[in-house]
Amino acid sequence: MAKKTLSKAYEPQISEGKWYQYWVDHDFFHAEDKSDKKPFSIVIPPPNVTGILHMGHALNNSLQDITIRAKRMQGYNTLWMPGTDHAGIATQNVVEQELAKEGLTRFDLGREKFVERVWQWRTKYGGVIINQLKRLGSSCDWQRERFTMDEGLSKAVREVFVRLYNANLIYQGDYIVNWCPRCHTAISDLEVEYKEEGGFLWNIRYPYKDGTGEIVVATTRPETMLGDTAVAVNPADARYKDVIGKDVILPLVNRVIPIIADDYVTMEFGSGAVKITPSSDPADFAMAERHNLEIVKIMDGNGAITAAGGVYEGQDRYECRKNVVEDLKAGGYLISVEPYSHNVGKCYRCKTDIEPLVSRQWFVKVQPLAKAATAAVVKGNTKIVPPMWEATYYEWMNNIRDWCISRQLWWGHRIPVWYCEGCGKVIVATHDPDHCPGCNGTKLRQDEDVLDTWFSSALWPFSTMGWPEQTEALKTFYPTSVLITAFDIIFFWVARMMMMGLYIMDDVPFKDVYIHALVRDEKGEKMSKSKGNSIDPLEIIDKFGADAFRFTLAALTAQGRDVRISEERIEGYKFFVNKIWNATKFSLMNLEDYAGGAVQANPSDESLPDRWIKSRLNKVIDDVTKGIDEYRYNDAAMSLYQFIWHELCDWYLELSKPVLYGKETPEKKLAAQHSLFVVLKSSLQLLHPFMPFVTEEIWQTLIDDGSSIMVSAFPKPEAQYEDEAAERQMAIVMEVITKIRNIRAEMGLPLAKKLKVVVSAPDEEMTSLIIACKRYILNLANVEKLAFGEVNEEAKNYATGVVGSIRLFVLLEEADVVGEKARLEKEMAKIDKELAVVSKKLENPSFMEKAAPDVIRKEEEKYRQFKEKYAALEEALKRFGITG
RNA sequence: AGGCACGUAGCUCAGGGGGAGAGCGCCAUCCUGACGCGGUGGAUGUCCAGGGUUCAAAUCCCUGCGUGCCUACCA
Repeated sequence: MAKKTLSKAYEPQISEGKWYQYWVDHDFFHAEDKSDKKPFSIVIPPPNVTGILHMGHALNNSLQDITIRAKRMQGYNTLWMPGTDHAGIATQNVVEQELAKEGLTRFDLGREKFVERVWQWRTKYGGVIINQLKRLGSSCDWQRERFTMDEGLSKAVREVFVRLYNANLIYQGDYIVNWCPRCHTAISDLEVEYKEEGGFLWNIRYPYKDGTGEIVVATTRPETMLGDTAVAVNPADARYKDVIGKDVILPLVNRVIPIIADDYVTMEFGSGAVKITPSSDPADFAMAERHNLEIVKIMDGNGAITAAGGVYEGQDRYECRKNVVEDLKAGGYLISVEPYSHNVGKCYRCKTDIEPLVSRQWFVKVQPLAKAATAAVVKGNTKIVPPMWEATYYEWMNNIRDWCISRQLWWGHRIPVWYCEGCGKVIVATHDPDHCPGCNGTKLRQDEDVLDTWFSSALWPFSTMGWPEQTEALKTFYPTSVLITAFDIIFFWVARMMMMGLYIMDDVPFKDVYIHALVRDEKGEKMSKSKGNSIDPLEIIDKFGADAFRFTLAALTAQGRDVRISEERIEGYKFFVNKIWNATKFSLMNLEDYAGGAVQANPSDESLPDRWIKSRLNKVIDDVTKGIDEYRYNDAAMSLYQFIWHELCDWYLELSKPVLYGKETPEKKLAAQHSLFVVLKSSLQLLHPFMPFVTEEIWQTLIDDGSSIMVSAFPKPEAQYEDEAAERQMAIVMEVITKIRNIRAEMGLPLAKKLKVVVSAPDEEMTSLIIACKRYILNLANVEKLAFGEVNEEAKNYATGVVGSIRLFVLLEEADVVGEKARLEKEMAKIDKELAVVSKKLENPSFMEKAAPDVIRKEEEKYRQFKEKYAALEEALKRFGITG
């Protein structure tokens, strides 16, 4: 190799942009629709166009990129499909706020102009999060980037709507829905967040019409009484047996309403009687359906009282509450008020109190779809990892309610339904009709509503690939290999993609679903801007580099757990990046005269460390490959960390220094260089999915043949590297070295002092191993003389160490009887404890009878070794005139 | 109210029926020709509590306590 060097330290700011551009320029991210390679595909959970990258995105996309980069290197035709969703409410809100600054509302612009304005906003700001994903290193196929409002995806939306409608799986009707009075739209059940709030429980008397008394009801929302159309009691409630069917007079309104019986009513709560407001409460609405009750709509889209509310008309719901309470009090109807804590639904977008409201909306009938989606997971066509989330998925699928898909917004996919003004016919079509197929009239009016954003997101796995066209991409990449996402959108997205994929494509959208953790701060709290505890991923990248950041996320992601992240932790992995950098720098210095893989070293020139490190490499390749395949990213990351830092750097490089410095034969040096090169190169490749930038930077210097690490072949375990004997022998040598270092430290011998050591090995095999590895012991334990034999029984100036059946005697400057005695006794006490545990087992007849034979053998071997070690230490102690 | 998860070294967490692990921190030590963003050595644990299953439990089961999350129409 020619003389090559790396700069003093790795500089992420310089490398990251450079190599990302290089990859893009070389089209490495691009997947071919047709290829001989096996396909591997992932669709990105599309972030909102309004979004900016947060920790959750960073984790999610790091894991996807690790998987996709590994698979790409493993020779798959890999597609990572990127894009964003149009985020109906959020985006509309953003643009409305922008307009507000100009003193305008969307109504001033009108629908068409407003939508145009949103598109302008999207063009200008919609790419922000995409660019942030690039900063992370995401290797998405950007040529295929999609947006849920794209022409193609919009076509898919219409097509699906029409199909579902024709299959009677979409219907329109007047039902109670969650209404956000601020966003002015219906939202789905999932988009309501419940928060416990302190409120009051008002107890109100409703007099019987016949004047014979009264019934008491309790409510947390007194204003809704304006819309009451019944009072309900439990049919089994003896207290009210006789009043069922009686009428009461609704106070303030003076409407006559019946007392009905329904199982829904809890006898134990309050008075056991409950007021029924079908227009303002989902449960009451359901009861109204059961009992054919009148529905009096008392609230409008602004949360204000309608004309049906009589004198309260026009009042805001909370203003009205105050007035109603006062009037009830004045009329003598209010019995009591007690503080009461209850759940209040909030709009997940703007946190405004949700108002359950009866209105005309579109719904998807989900039961039939959910059935298939459940079955697919039961059958294992889609595997959820970790399996614990299956329960959550089933639970929701089994209790699913129809999905309200219409939104009273302007930004989104307009519902493909037209009404003929002539004959009133409802036309549902994929293409805008120009005349009514019923009466031929041309006065058609399209439905004003748009679809829930999640409706288009649910189609993402196939709409992004060109459906409804039967594209090559679909044939190659659907179903996708895996969906990687966080648990908080299992219901919103995963479940709905399953339903739509199965219905439309007749196949699951993904073979695996990997559910990862949520990122929290050091204290375990969910990060949020309002709490001020959020860490900006871009700041982290600027500060520590994308590689350190990605590696941290991977290393902390244990399956199913939360990830608590702190800068301290990231810094630790930045040090790891630095370690890799310096190990390479060292390697380059010692590979100057090495011809790469061109010259094969003679196996007989390989040292024990050479054989050992390659055998270890094999294990790490296996760990990393399996770790990524099984979504145990943390195991893969930790295995690499341990191997590179503690085995490669701490041991192998140290052991190889003399050979590399030319202190042995050129043949042996070549063998060491070869091992070093192979292990370093493979390590970089294994690291690449986790740390794409630094590994490319190093590759370009180390390999320097115009190739890129990101499309190099991912390492596979090599049979010829497998060497159990080398691993076993190295373990002994390493332990001998560690033991001598340990004695040095414990006996307070200065590090600079070269030691004299006598080794007593029990047999030929051990003796020759120690002889063969003598130079390693001399170097790494700083020993100047290593002799074989025994020490004199009276010699009190030796410290004794035992490694397996090998005994080590370290010559002390002068007899340190006290220090050595203490040291030996401490170690013996430790062994004694172990020995007690083992012998207790071996003396237990039940154990000997019932335990597995290999366990018994193992325990016996343990016993033998402890005993041997103990005896050796005891003997050493005897030299000091004391017996253990 | 139900469901799920978690409780392991000072901190953050892996592991998971047969010898308690990592990173950080801590203590001591070393400026050895890649790295002080480094090297070497060390200390520390009733593996939440109680019961059960088992030859063997930190690990499996039950109960309790604590923590977090999800779901839910008791007004």
